[in-house]
Formats: sequence, structure tokens, C-alpha cells
Amino acid sequence: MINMIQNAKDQVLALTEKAYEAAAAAGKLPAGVSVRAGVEIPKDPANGDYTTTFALAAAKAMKMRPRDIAEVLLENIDLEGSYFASAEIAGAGFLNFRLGSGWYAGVMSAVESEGAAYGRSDILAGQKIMVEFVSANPTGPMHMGNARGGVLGDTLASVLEAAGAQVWREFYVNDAGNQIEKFASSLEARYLQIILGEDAVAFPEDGYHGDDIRDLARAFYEKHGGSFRDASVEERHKALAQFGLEVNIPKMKSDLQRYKIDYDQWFFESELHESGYVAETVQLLTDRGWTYEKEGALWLATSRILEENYRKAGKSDKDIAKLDLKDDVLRRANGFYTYFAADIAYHRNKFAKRGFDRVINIWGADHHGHVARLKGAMDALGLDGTNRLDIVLMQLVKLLRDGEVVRMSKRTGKAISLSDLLDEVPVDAARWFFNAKPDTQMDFDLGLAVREDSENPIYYVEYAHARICSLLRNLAGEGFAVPAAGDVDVSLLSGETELALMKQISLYCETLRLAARDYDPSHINRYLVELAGCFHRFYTACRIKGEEPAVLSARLKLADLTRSVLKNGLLLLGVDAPEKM
RNA sequence: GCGCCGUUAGCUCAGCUGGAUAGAGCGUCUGGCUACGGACCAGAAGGCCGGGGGUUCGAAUCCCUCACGGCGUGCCA
Repeated sequence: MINMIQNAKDQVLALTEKAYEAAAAAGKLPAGVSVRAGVEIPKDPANGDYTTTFALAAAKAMKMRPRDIAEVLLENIDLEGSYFASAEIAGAGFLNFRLGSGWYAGVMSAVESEGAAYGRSDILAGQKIMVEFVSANPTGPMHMGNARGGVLGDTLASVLEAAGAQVWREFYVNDAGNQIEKFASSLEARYLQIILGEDAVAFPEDGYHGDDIRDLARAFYEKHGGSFRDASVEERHKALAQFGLEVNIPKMKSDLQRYKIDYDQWFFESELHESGYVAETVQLLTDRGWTYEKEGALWLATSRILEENYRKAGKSDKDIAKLDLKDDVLRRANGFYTYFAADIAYHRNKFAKRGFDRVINIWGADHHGHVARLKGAMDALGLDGTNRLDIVLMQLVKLLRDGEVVRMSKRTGKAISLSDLLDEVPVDAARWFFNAKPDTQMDFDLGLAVREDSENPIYYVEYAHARICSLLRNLAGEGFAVPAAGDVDVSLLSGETELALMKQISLYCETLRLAARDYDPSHINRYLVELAGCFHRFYTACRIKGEEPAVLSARLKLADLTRSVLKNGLLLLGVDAPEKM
């Protein structure tokens, strides 16, 4: 909750504005100019710890050269009682501030007092957010894309929790509709083939060809024998589909659990159909005037909804016309509802029935064509999908083995499943790896991923943690306990690597904020690599053991706080923070 | 055709609301512990930030345009 970065930034701005008012009152700068100035952390510490572009931003309105403005500001700035020890002008007119030890002491006591909660905030407090992710079809094994989506969704949920939101993790089980019918007829063909012989029964052209289907049919046969041979097709399909789902769904659960992913709820599509909620939702769209009938089917006027949205967003009629918007079928001529209709009902359920303020879906990029339509459908229901439904599109994972692309198609039956992967790669490495920025394509080379050496950044981070734990054990054995922050003389930590490490520790809150803002937990991965690097550099430059007591004590404290933040970050990612390796 | 995503070092990628000399890791080359974990550290080489225009004090970042790559554009899910 204590964000020392924000504190420092606020203070830079306040000090600068106060200086401006003082200068304006003395007639040295034009009065009454409102300046939109930013505060930044310079890349190069030679340019200070914090910098403001106030003078640059004000130059035009004040009709003065930026450096001259900065000059006057500097004369009027009063650092007394602030976090800052000094300020100077540099470059085109940057005003650079250098931190004093008071701020560093503040960082240390914040990390100490907040402990495992350090980094958490309340920026999303009071928000009820659902993250729906993976939601793979229960008709076959999950693939790499599901693994990536699973890790990303789970970690994103954790990030939002850390920002104070009330988060719900959900898996949508598509246990109804066409693909279940296809699943059933595929199983049926394999089942009858077992009884009547491979050549006696044709396999459906668009069926699932995977070996898992054969295995399921075999298991079904072992349980029921040929008793379903003469049953009605409908009865047989029902039994086979149910049997298949009862095997596959628990398998998905356990596979995801291997990735340390647990859901608050597995939501079944079939319930939406059975309870009449799909029909009710479609009726509601009809009542609101968004549907029409054509060729025996019921259509949603998607093009009209989106047209309106695009117009509101400021697109020209010409641009909209170019989009070639199409309508969607909700209920087929045969009376069955489409997947889209069920999906609309499902999302209506999330917002209207269960009261989520915000809903985030993690989808594969191949579904991007549905984003605008689903949001639009929510708009049509008056649920403001445009602003409350966020879809994170995840580019697909390209699985390689020795440089060769491995196909992931479920239908070929040759996919490497998500549980296969964990037989080759440690779960922590997989979690770390899959937690990459969602909108970039990813190559996963199995040959590379199995390596457990410094190639893999997770070992670099975990090593830093283990190294500190070892150090603490070592010193504890010699009677040196970690002191309280209040008993540490922070001014003794004045070396370059010590200051850099403390600054990096302070950045953790900011990192979590960015991760929550961008829906991109990989900010944390990069942060941790940097934090580990800061520690290793500090550790190389500064001895602890054998130093005089006050220095030893301060450095010991710094190491322990680093350990604490490393641990917070790793646990947030769902990765272990080992005390020994 | 239209739409979405991407294009930054040999490879994989950072780059926060536009800021100072564009950064890491890996790989390559050169160095560093009789001392707390060498799974570490230091240094070097390596870039018209895909091309071209525009906006302004200032652009990898914003706008336009072109090129290349991935994906989509079903009474599939």
C-alpha cells in the first residue's frame, strides 16, 4: 500500500509547482500558466533519481527557453524536509532530483512492515472481476495454446487480486452443441469398429481422428461391452458423450492442476441450454429489436449494432462501409441455437446474473473475429460490453522440436498435450515461460526448454533467492540476526550497487501497477530478472560477513528485504522461491 | 478485398502518459574469487528501431502510407 515511487513522483511535482508559484509571485515567471508536466525515472542514474519535464513543457506557454525556466525554478525550490538531497538542471531543461537517505529508509520500512503484502495496492478495490481462461473443448486433450492461456489467465487473476480486486477464475465447459455431437459420432464410429471390425464402419469425415478417441471408445467398450450396439443412435450418442466427458473433464482439471491452476468454477454450457437461459436471452434480443428471421433461421443484426458502435467511436461512414459487416445466426433453421447464442447468454449471465463489474476473457488470437461481435451483443443487451468486457488475445504458441515445427492440431492426433510438456519441462519453467506478453507470437523449442541452466532466466532469479537464504542461514549460524529497519543506518548503504538495489526494490509496486493496467503479468518476470541482477551485482561489490557491525547489519537487512520481494514476485507468478537449489 | 496482431543487435525480447547517448538476456570475444553459493560479476564487439512522409522544442513511441510475416473474415466452436 505504501508506494514510495508514487510518493517521490508526487513530491517532485509538488516541489516544482511550489517553486513555480514562488517564482511567479516574485514576477520572475509568467503567472497563471497551467503546465502538464511529467515526472520520470531517468534511465541513466547520472541524470538523477527523478526528473521532471516541467520546464520543457512550459516553454511554449511561457515563451521562454526551457533552460531559463529551469534556472528560475531551481532558485526557488526548497528541498527542506523532502525526500531529496539535491536538484540540478541538465540537458534541454530537465530538472533532476537526487534522493536522500530518508527516502531509502522509507522504502526499507515499507518492505519490512508490509512483508508478503508488499507491492499490493487497492487501485481496483471494490471491483468484482471475472477472468475466464482456457475453456478448451472437452472433446480432446489440451494443447500448448491452452497451457499458455492457462498460465496467463491464472497469473493475470493473481495480479488483479494484488491490485485489490475481487477476482473469480472460471472455465467455460463447452459440453453442448455441434462439437459434442461430433465427439459422440466419432466415439460411436470407433466403438462400433471395435465390435464390427475396422472396415465395417465408416469414420465420419469431419470427426476427431485422435488416438484419445480410440482409447475412450475402448474404455467404453470395456465397461459396457457391446450392449450399445443395438441401442438407438440418440441413446448411444448420449451415453458415449457422457462417458467421454466424464473422463476428459477430470483429466483437464488434473492437467491444469499440474500447472498449479485452480478454478473457482467450471461453468457448463449445457446448463444455459437446459435452464432456458439461452432461449430467454435470444428472446430479450428480439424484444429489443435486434433480431430478424431469414431463410428459417433467426439472425442477430450484428452489422447494425457494430455500425452504431463504430459511429460512436468516430469512424466515418466510408470506413464503416469498407468493413463489410455481417450478421450472425442465433438459431438455426433446424431449431438449434448456435455457439454464439450460447456465448451471448453466458456473458449475459456473467454481467446481469452474477454481477461482475468487469469480465476478462483470454482467447487465442484465432478468435479475434468474435471480439467486436460479442462486445456488441452485450451492448445490444444494455450491458455495456464495449467498456466492461475485455478480451485478451493471445498469439498462438509455435511448438518446435530441433527447429522443426510440431503440429498442434487436435484432429491429427499428433499434438503434444499440455501434460506431455510437463513430463519434459519443470512446471516452474513452463509457468515462467508461458507468462510472456500475450500479443507476441511464441516459439517454444522443446530442445531448449528442457535445459536447466542459465539459459533460462528463471534459474537466475531463483538462484538469487536461494543465495540470499543461504547467506542468511550462514550468518544466523554465526549469531547475526536480521535487524529491524528502524535500527539500520541507511546512510551506510551509499555504494552504487546498494542504491541501485534499493531503488529496484522500490519499483515493485510500480511493476504490479503496470501489470494490472496492461493485463500483462510479464512485467513481473522482467522486474524479477532485474532485481536478481541488482542483487548479484551488490553481492559481488559488497561484502557482508566480516564488515564492521553497523555496515554488516545494514547490508544484511538489504539482502533480507531483497529476498522478501523476490519471494513475493515469484509466488505471484506461481513459481517456487527455493531456499536451496 | 477488409480486419486484428506483429516487425527494435546474429537469436529471443524490453522500452512506463512522446524525453537526455535506444536497453537486457542468450550467443561471440576478453577478463575476475586462498573470503558470505562462480547457477555469479566486469568489459568489448554488435542497431538507417521494416521503408517513406507528417505532427513538434524532441518520435522506437502519435498520425498517414507502403512492404513483409502470422491469424481471421462459417446456419463451426
